[in-house]
Amino acid sequence: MATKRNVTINDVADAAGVSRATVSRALSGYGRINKATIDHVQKVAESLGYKQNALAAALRAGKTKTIGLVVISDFTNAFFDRATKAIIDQAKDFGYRVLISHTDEDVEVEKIAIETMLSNQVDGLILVPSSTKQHNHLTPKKLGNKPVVIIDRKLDTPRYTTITTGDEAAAQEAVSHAVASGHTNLGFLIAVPGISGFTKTQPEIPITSVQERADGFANGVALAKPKPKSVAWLYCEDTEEAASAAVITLLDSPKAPSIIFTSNNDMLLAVLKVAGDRGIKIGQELSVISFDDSPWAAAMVPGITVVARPVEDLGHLAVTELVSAIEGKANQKQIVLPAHLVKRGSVAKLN
Amino acid sequence: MATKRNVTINDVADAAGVSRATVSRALSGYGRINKATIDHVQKVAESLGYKQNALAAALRAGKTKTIGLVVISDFTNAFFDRATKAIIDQAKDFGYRVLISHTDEDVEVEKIAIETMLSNQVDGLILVPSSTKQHNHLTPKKLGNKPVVIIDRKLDTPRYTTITTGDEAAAQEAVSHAVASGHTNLGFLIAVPGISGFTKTQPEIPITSVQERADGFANGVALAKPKPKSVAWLYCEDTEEAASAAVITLLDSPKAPSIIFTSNNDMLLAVLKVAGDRGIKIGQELSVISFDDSPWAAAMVPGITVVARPVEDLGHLAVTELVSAIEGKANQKQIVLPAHLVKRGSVAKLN
DNA sequence: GAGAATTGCGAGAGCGTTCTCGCAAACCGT
DNA sequence: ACGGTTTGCGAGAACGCTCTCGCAATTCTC
Repeated sequence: MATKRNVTINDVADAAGVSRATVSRALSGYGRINKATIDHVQKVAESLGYKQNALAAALRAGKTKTIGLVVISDFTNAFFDRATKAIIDQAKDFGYRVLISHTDEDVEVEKIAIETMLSNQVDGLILVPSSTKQHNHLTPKKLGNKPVVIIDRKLDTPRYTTITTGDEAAAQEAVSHAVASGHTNLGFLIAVPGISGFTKTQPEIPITSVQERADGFANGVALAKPKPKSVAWLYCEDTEEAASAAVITLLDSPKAPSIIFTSNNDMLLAVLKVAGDRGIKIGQELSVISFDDSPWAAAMVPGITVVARPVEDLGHLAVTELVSAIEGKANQKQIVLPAHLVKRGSVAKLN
Repeated sequence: MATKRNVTINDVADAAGVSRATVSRALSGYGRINKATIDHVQKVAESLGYKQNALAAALRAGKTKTIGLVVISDFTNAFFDRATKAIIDQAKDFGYRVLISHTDEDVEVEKIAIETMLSNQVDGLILVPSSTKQHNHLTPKKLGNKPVVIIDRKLDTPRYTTITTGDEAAAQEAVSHAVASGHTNLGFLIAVPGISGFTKTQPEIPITSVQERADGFANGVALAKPKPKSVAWLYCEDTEEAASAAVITLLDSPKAPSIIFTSNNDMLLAVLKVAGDRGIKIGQELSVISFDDSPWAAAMVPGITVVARPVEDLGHLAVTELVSAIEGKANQKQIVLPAHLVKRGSVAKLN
């Protein structure tokens, strides 16, 4: 193996005939130092193949130039893949690295993830809290008094800068669109973490974004004219099996909906799959509107009508706010970015 | 801001009335130490809210328990999202963290990403090299003599443990399946990084996995009986515009293919989109087979026939090999995991 | 019960940096 | 030419931790 010791700043100092301090100044470029010395040291460092030890630097300086990102879901999710990418890219522009952890919607995992981040001395945190209610582990003290930005959902006690999307309005718009297209039998399939199977009565929803979508749907129904003939609500565990079962229940009910609104793409996929199995044509015999756009939703035939959220903007903004909180002082704020409906062929025109 | 100093090991030592060394022993559990002392120290540490500074610990110990993952594409990609997740999860099982960087297939970015990783003292690296030929920056020396595992594609000089999937055989199988289904006019749409637009003659392919897919397709054609009436090859820049243009060219050629094989899902989406625009029915008027499975490909109607690669296995194996290289010594090896064809409705039966 | 082995813990060095401080040399103005 | 300012650099402490070493106290052995 013979892993030779790494080249340190001392080696460079010796080789260049200057002190450690001078090497540090030359390479990090901060104090008073002669231009010629900088060039010389850089040349020597280069030739020795010196690479700064970021750990030591961060330990001494008390800054890691790193932000921690704790999301609930992995990159398999059509929202978090884009958000993560946007955050990483934006952070890079500010000279920051990103430490990523996903919690699978588990508060305990989240707790550990955050502790690991803090142990690694991140300068700030971007969080998607797994529960909006249960967050004793999210006190400023437990977060090391570090700057924090919450995205995608709100805590019930707003303590940190929070950036969300206007899901309620968009959900309402989705219902309006369906009603305007002549749909009168509506079905709603809402994924709710923490429940098992599915239920017709609204359970406690631990996530504001989902709650907002449900509220928006409800608003849309309330304002609809003509009044819908039937409205079916199903609250469902976020698994393939539960979702399929829920869709089947929905389709087999006496008043089967002509359109199903799904609160996320997992639910949408279940609808597509069951419809496919039964030979039900989407956009003709059954309509569907989902949340979060993706290349697949756009490329399908028919294209899926979705609520598109400004995911990249949200990611960029989160980093911008966090970095300014880390570096200068930014005021705490609550930001809501508008989401909008992208109309495609998955909603049949019945009138 | 008043960010109070963090609680350090010294604070715990003082509060517990023992030495720093004892606290370290108690919490990290390594030397000779009394059980009662451990309990006492743990209690004190807990009550002070002490959290180890991972930076300092890693600096001193010379190990970070971190592996660096440098992939070409972000999580928007149906392969890398799953691979990344598998790697993170498996690493966690081994007690390792993962530092992630994506290079957008740019060698310079890759170089910087690796340097950052090394600067952060990762214990080992998992790489998806952006170019199979051009890798002067991937010498053992430049990689800090750290253990390295290459995944998804091979370097032309195999220096490191490499894990790939058997794309060539699977591509061949895909062609066989199409031919057996009665297809005689075949179209191939191969995404090649680094070219612009698209071309009919095979350009240099800087990535072995793509080359293998092309080779496998060619093998399939060579072995096909009856002999295909027409075979069209198109090598295409990996962008939406180029892909759409390529698909249009393919469909408008005198001998339009009845089936298009795409080397990745970006190309597939272009096929779907153009077909959708023209009202061409997939699985009936036009067939398609792509690489890499995804929930979307499975849920579409018809389902897309794909070459499914064992992405999770690949990720898990990569971590396992890397960790054993880091900890004990594992021999360098070349591993090929089998890929297989998942037959769905996107291939019309013409006979 | 005397020597040997074991156990528990503290002292202190060191990991590779950054950064304050102070001092000498160079530069300035009159 | 001489006091004052500026410039360039080195000495050395510090960041928070781990880990070797050595010593005292305890336990073992016959």
